[in-house]
Amino acid sequence: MTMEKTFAPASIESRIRDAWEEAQAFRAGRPERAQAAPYSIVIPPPNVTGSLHMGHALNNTLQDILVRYRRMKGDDVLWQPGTDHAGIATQMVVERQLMERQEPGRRDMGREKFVERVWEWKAESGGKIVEQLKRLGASCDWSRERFTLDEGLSRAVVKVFVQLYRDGLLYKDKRLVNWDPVLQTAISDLEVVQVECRGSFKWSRGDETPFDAEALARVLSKSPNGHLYYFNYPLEGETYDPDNEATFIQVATTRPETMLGDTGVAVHPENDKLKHLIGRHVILPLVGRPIPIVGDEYADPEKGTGAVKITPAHDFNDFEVGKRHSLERIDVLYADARMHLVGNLAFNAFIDAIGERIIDIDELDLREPEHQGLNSRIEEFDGCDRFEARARIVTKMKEENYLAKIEPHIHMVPHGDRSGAVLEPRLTDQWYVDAKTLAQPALKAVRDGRTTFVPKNWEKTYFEWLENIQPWCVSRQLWWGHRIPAWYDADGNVYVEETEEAALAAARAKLGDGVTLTRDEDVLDTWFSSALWPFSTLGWPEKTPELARYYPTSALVTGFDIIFFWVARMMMMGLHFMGEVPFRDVYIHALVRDEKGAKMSKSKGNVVDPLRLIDDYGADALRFTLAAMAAQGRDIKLATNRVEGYRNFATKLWNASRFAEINGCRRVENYDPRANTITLNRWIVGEAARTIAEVGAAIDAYRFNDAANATYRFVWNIFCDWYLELAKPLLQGADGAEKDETRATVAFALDQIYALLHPFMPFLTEELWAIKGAEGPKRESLLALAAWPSLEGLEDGEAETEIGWVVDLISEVRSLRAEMNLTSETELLLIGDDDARKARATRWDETIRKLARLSHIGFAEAAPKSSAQIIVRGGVAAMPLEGVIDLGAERTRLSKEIGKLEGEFKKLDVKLANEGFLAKADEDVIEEHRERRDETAARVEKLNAALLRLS
RNA sequence: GGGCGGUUAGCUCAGUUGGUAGAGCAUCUCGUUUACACCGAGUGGGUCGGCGGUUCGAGACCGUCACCGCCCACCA
Repeated sequence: MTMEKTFAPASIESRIRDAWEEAQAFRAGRPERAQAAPYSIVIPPPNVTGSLHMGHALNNTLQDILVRYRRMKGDDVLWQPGTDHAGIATQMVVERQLMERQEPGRRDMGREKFVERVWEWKAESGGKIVEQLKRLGASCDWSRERFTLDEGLSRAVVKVFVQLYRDGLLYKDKRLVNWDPVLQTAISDLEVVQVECRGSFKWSRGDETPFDAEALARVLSKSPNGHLYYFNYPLEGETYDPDNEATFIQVATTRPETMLGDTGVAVHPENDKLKHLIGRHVILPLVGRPIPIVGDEYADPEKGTGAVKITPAHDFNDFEVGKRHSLERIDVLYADARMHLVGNLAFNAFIDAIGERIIDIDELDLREPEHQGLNSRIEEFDGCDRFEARARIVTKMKEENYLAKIEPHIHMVPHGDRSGAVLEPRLTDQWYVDAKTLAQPALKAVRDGRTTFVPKNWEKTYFEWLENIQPWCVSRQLWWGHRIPAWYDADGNVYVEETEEAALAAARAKLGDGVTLTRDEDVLDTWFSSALWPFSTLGWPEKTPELARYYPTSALVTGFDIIFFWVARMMMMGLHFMGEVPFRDVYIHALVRDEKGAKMSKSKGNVVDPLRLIDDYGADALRFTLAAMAAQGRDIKLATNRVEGYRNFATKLWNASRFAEINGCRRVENYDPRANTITLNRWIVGEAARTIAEVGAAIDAYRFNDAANATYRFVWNIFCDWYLELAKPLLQGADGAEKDETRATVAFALDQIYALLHPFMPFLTEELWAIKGAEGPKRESLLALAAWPSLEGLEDGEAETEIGWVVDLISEVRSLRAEMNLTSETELLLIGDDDARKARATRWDETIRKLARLSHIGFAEAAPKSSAQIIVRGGVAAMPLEGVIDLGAERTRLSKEIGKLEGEFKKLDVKLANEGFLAKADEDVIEEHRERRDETAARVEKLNAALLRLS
């Protein structure tokens, strides 16, 4: 079999993938590993309808490195794959599709039909991401693939919901939630992003400039923007006069449209300027209702005007203030972000009449004449968009003389992370998980070290969040997801059961046979099912053997952006339902950014497609790049020239393998590296031993970049650059025992390299493993299942002394030649060497001459006049230059080097004269300094001697 | 407002208990000696963001300032 001249990843990758699949190489619980230690990782499930992006590529490359490494170490490995139904994201995609194809929308279609439609979409595109992961080389046990909406996982979700409900850790509550008016659903705190907004409109009552209502409307139609609006609220019992401060109280707000729902004004109880007003009322402009001025510490005298309007139904803080003072809660906004006011009965509002008792406003008859009177004044706003309403209300306030000024104002406005819409705090019934209670064991587990974060500093972030955790809103007004297992009877009693039958039975037991139930319309937050992933994928609630064997999992590999969304919640659920942490280690990796460090995003157009890189450079090159750049705690700025560089690395190894083939370096049955007699061969085995230990230790410590770089260095800078070059004379020389040993060693070293590199470059190495397996002893398995190399105890100091000298000598001569601009072959004399050194030089004569381009290597007691001298590992070598080169250049070179060394010497000498250093530094450190100083001195001396001989 | 991270060669970044500042890419010079031009050999280039402190010794530890990035937060 002759190898192609260059390595073409595209032509082998799919073939290798098939080979792995056919051998079921990634199956967990292989019979021959029944006694082996289990090692398990659950994949962060990608969105089932998603596509592989650079973050996935990094995340899964790192997991694959761990998993392949452990598999080679002999562990019984499970890498559990699967996908997530991704409620909101997937539903949005399908809805957009319907719109693009001008088909009926979701609501017209109806729930059943729509959900069916999403399943169709899932069937159509659901296999894509898995296929892409396979292209990357992910060695998951694909036979165990799971989906969060699978029957089994859905059963786990229902079971957990019911159990939490019974444990009192999950409940329904009516409170303010973050409402996404575009998606028409509640979302959790985590799905809220704060966006800085600034406005540009400026007006003041005292100004000359007239109020331009159209300009304001124009500015406000372009969200986002931020202004502070100052309103005068007239005091009850006074005749309002905007020029007389005693007749009103001024408030500032960023959300003027909510003023219709104001039910109070708060001032700080110790605000000397305003506290005398506490207890009085203001007449709410436009609406005309009297509302109280209350004293509350929330009103910061330093902020705004010191008086703050209170809209309990539209602001989280105001909600709390309203509760403290029993203020009404009037909701003026409708779910679709259109204004609906008190006059319209189709709204969602209620009044907290006395203390805790909540009365639904529907119970009040707002058609009473008094209400009608109020409403008629403001119903002109009914049904208009909230931002339009903002402009119109401000304008109206101006017309009625209540507007004092408008200032541009920078502030943070909450937006939905998915829809990008400005959120509305809204009063609704939702299901909440008591996260605070569940968080306590999750905190303790990390504090106790049962789960460890790598890098450690993420633990602080984790603690910070869990310590301040709020109830987790888990219900979503969506259709794609796990429907909440709660049923209601006609009286509104709730039955939380695993099945409808059970709910019905419970209802009948309570109310008799005639009862009918309706199921809760909502589905659960996607992250609810994700939180169960480490045990639901293993078969829970059944007591499966997999659950017993692979839980807790060994490691979790994920990005820092989902520590809260996912990691913390898995910890909570895992500890509550399994009584044990879901994973031992959590490796947190960074973000992949573009070359300039910007976050990759579709809108910026700077997204690098990993599949494109795989097409262009091969999966191995991409994987190696990501691993080599994955230093802990650092974002990865991905430059394609790095990928190119590592593609070259793959080609380099390919060609080294080809060189071996050409030179007949076949693997030999029962080859024993310990039996090597040739120094060079002992040397490369020793270097391999060192590298293997280094790489293993680095992977164990999740130091992927160290592992990758150590491998790279060994393959290219040691094996290719030196070992193969030094071995050439042997390989291309006469047949015999030496040649045989060298050939066998080359083959052996290559096998070590393939194994060492396999976790990083699985395709290339598997292919080379197969090619090399075609001759010589039969391979026992695919490389993926082969043993991780171990050459413990084979480091060879003696060999290093000899080969290291050869390497240094050649390097020094080359350097000297380049500097002297010597193109022709020259002679080299080794000065004053003993017999052993001479013998060594003789042994390597041919090689050194060839690699350093020397015509002859001789020996002399002293360097001849007019020669350049170099110092190699304490010995001196001289290159006669008489008539060859301008001696001035050599003088300059020597002087420069002497200068450098003298500086170094001086520094060391001063340090060694320092009493403190001698007294306090470690003995071996001092010794090392002494050696270095003496060595430097010797070099200086020799170079000075050389300089003298030149003159 | 709180927290975290960053600032090291032209660029992108390593630098694990403090003890001789490194790599890749790019630059420049030389080289087609049959594994590889996706190559080989060599070269230049850094007061490790500023200041102060601890120490015999600081890129690393402490304090402080500056700039950059991210996360969290209810501030009218």
